[in-house]
Amino acid sequence: MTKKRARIIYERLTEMYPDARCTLDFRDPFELLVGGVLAAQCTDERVNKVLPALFERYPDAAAMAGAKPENLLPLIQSCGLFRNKAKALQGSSRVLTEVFDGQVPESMEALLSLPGIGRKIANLIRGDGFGIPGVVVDTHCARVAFRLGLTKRKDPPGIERDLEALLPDDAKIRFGHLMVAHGRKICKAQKPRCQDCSLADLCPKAGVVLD
DNA sequence: ATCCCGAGGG
DNA sequence: CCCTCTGGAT
Repeated sequence: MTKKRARIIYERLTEMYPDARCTLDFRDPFELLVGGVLAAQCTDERVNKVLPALFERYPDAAAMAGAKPENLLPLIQSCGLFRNKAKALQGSSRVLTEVFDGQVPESMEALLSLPGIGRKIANLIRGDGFGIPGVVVDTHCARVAFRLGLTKRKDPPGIERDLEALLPDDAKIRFGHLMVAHGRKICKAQKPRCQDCSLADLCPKAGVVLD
């Protein structure tokens, strides 16, 4: 019964956002790793603007691991949190070269062993980089799922399990992107636009501002 | 002024 | 669990 609800939500979101996709312009696993790191607290549009020059200079993990901060920082500065991000890029690249032969691994455990890579970016790499079915749970996805009553949890791993239990494999990757698109445009954290939401009739939180 | 597609650390 | 890190968009 709840699966049917999830199915309806998936279909309506697809109508609302017919071309929802990963909004990063790159799909190679290492490029997604870099893009995912840079995307924290920053729009993908800005990340997309920065990535070409970054990859031209540091095309792979070996090059990124050896980058001098004085050269790397200016390239990513406009994305904010740049010291943390430089550390994450170099730390993960170093482990990639030293432990994984320069290749981005597919397993969740291996990805989470990379410094600066957490569950959100790991799932992004697995889904859009390797095509492994899974739901990327970021802050948008978590908020929208909670409001819709698709989960009663607040912790991302729990939300991830709840959502994946509700969806067929071929819907999981796209569902994450749909939730993000919806969270950005309509189901916003502060002022959700429930009047403009075609899910309002089946949303327990419609018209309610609080979480 | 205030918020934002995360992760690590206290 | 709460804090911090940062520039850019609104």
